Amino acid sequence: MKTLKTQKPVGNTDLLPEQIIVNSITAAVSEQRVPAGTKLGEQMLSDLFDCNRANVRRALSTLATMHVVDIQPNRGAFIATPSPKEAYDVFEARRTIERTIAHGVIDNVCTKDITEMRATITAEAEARAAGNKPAELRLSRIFHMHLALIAGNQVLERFLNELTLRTTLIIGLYNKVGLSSCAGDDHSHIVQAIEARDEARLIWLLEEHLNHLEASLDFEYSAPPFSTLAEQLLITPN
Amino acid sequence: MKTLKTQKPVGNTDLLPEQIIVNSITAAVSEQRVPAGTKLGEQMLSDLFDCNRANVRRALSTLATMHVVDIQPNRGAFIATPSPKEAYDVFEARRTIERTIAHGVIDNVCTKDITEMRATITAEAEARAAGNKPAELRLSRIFHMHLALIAGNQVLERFLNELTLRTTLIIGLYNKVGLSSCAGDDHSHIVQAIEARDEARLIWLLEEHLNHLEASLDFEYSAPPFSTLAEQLLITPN
DNA sequence: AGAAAAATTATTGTTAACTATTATTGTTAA
DNA sequence: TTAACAATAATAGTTAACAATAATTTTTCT
Repeated sequence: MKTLKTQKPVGNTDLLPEQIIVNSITAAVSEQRVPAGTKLGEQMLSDLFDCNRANVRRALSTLATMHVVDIQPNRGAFIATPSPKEAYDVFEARRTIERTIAHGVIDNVCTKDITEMRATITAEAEARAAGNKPAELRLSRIFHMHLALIAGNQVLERFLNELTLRTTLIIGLYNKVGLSSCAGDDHSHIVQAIEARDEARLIWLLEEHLNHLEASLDFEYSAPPFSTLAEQLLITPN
Repeated sequence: MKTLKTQKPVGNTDLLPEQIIVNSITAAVSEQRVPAGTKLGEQMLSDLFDCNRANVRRALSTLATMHVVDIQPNRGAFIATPSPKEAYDVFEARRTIERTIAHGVIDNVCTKDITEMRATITAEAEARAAGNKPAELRLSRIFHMHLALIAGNQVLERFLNELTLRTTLIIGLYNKVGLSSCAGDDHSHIVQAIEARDEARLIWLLEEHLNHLEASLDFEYSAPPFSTLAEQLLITPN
């Protein structure tokens, strides 16, 4: 007589606290709400996200293996501060990976993708017009990650995810000019090349895109100011 | 009167337990001493490495973000079992990355590197002749990682480190033929191309190398047997 | 007053006990 | 005998207290 089975949902769908923390910090980094070098105290994070320190530490450990945060023994975790050499390596890795992604995009792109990318570009332009830098940065990153999604290689997608985050940190550190995201209609040109199935041009556009970004860096320039961390993290428009 | 300062070494040089565990498991995976799907119990690991479970969990978390280990909530950690799709993605990513590494190798290689690579190849041949499969696998992986080291891009080096580990898992899963590492004198040809500074040929050789490996996979074939885990892990010839 | 030293505070690292979930074993009924 | 159920054991997940280290403040001495 199977009367009272507690009927509890077997698959726990809501995110684990660790994932929430990782997402919040990566979102904050990707929108430059939190600058390189920021201290990420464990107590502070466990208060902020209302969980115990074990979850916080797992999240920080995950971010550390992504090289987005830097854990110093007995000192704590800090948002990573990429060196010029690291910056160079990151850009070279991006050029490498986005080339293959471009190939995959040409193979797999469908009309729905193009529609969505255009929507992203429009939103990005609006954000730029409104002077909403975080939104602009977020949308720019979404655009690039969308390419990886279309290409369908989950390994390269994950690598690019890490690299775009680190790129944002690098730009925040070494780009004194406000130009933190990409030039105005670069993304439009990219979509045009995709629509024309012009792989060579797509590869060239992506490479130029990255070259321009890299050329705009100034390694003499030092890191910008701070504000309070709780603020930066809790503005979560994802 | 600064008489009795306890004179304790300031820089703790010996590895953290977490690092020891990660190294042991990656070494075991890279030598196919531990097959895909193996359960990695926390209690077992903390007994084996004589540390508390917190360190074990950090290590497993690190390995999970590398996709070498698969953590299933409330069930535990297991050596990853790459799917055919994952295998495809890993090989494509390797072709992508090793192409750029090849370029960097041509730029940066010095005579000492070539001497060392030849030594590795010799040792590899000896291991093969002696039927020492783990040593052969380890040396083959060292050869490929040496290329990344020469190229000097630490981002790509880290990516390749992960990808070679996953490649070993894939081969262990889907390659019924004993041929688990690379064909006999592939590595010799590679060194010859490097010595000749022939970048095009080097790229071609590396790509063929990976293509052959990938072509030898049989996704109908299922995973091989087991032995006791403690044994597999404690044979640490690094 | 300024600098060094000492004491205090805060933060990270470790440990162990406790809870919840899953796996296993044993039992019972068809 | 087998299949479902129940009881037990094992294991992962959580929590809080404690220890060790680093940062800060206060005190003391020149």
